Amino acid sequence: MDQDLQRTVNAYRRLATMFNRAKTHERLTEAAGVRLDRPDVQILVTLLDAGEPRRIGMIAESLQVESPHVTRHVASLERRGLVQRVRDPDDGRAWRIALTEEGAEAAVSCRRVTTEWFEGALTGWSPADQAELARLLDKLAEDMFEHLKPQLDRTSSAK
Amino acid sequence: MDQDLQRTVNAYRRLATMFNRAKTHERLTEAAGVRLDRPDVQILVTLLDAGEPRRIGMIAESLQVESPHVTRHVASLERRGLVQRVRDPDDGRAWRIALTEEGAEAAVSCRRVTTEWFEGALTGWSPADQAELARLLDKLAEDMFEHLKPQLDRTSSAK
DNA sequence: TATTGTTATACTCTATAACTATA
DNA sequence: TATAGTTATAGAGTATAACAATA
Repeated sequence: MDQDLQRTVNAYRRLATMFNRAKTHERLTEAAGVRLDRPDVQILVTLLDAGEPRRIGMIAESLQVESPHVTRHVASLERRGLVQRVRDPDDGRAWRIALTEEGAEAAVSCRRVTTEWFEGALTGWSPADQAELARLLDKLAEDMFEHLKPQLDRTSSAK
Repeated sequence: MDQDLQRTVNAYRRLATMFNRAKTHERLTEAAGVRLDRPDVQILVTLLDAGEPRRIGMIAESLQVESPHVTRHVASLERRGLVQRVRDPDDGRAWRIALTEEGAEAAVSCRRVTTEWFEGALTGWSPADQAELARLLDKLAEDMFEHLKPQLDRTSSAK
């Protein structure tokens, strides 16, 4: 069959297996010096990447989970002072979730640890290969999203 | 900072988010024509990739989960006739888990769907880029494993 | 005594359904 | 009436602890 294709799929699977481990998440939070569960980290990093306050629904869409899940974790993060909620001035039903200073610090730490893991793995790679990886993985994510999109839409609209 | 590095990390995160969705798994099993939960699929495909019967412990290690988890799912797969257990001739404590014909068919279907998704996303890519992606992703998986390994060992031995 | 696996249990993650409030 | 979010509940996924059996 297609050798390259099979190699790509297998490589992806191996990466996913490594990163999905509970132990890996423990390692991440330990290195980052935070006590956060996985959804907490995802939410904080999403807000950090966005660079501005986000609504619950937008966060859920980014993470591709249902909104009650986000509601619960945001409530917990709020109690711990890592995010704060502000009424959306344009829509009284909606809130914006904003990182507090402490929340932003935690998010930065977590994001940095992940980045450092990749950096560590890529040590010794030629700059050309590093650039190629970035280009191709970015393209793959983009094209995979487009390819899977019709399916995603179909399941959503089937609700 | 390092533009390429950040792009790589973000692209990986987007891919992981897509594939971790429950809906994506539903789509996979529907397309494959099987009724299997996620761990079931992982176990069957692992056995298929291995090409020969495997012990519970080896499966757990491949998937990087704890063995009771594998025990439970293998028991269920066995009841459904997708795998069968054979005493390991070399070690009376151990079993080998083998795919039945039906189990192998299910595994092939599931693996094919995933492969087709990648194939679909890569449609329109030049053969050179496809080969480069395979080479670089494979190398990334390998190097990431080596990089994270000391940490993995540390947590394992800390048991 | 060390290793392989199982049973029992509990926790984490996430979905669905029913509801509230604002538009 | 449609939309944004919450509350309540349940189910999947996986870990830990205690145990059994064989080496």
